[in-house]
Amino acid sequence: MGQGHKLSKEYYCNEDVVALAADLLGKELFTCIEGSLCSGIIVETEAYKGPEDLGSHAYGGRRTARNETMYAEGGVIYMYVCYGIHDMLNVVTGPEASSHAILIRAARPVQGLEQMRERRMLFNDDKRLCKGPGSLAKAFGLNKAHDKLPLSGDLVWIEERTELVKPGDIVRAPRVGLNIIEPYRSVPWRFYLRDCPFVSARNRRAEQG
DNA sequence: GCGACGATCATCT
DNA sequence: GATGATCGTCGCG
Repeated sequence: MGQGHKLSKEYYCNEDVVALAADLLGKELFTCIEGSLCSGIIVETEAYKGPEDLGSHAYGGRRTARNETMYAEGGVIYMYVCYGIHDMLNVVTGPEASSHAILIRAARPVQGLEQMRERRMLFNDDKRLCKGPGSLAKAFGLNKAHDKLPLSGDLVWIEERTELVKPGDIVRAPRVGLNIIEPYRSVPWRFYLRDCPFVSARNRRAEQG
């Protein structure tokens, strides 16, 4: 299994979802689904900041059957279906009812490459296995049925790593694919590792160091 | 490498 | 009935 240890409950309960989104870079995501262990280093995330964020499903305190999990205490995953086709993996953060979440957009595969290739039906380009949120969830075997699973369990979790990500390695940029008005269209709440070939490049807009 | 486009359906109005 | 936190494919050059 992993050599590190799982991130703690307290880690996920941090109220600063934007800082957490940056901090998740370099951590190792694991799933053990249908008996096969897969893992990868998180290289791209986006923060969705509670009721104030026009880009969030929880904007304005909106609470429906779909997004109910966003209101849970930090440390569970929020899964939903996008465009009727793709499942998205989010990490719920903050205290109960704060409705913060972090979309995990890309990872560098580490363990379970064969299983990932099989799930993605992609056998000749490992850089693309977990590139983009829909691809990542599929490679890790996650779908809407896994909504609300705790990150303290044995099906999906995230581990600390000893290697540090230096602040200079992190790029801040506007989030991808949001058809919303300013200022939340351009607020730089997407984070990814500079020059990393596993990061999704689609819809890239103006970037900051 | 990049832009355009269509697929496809849970969810909400 | 309209929408969308996307992706793979195609054409281009």
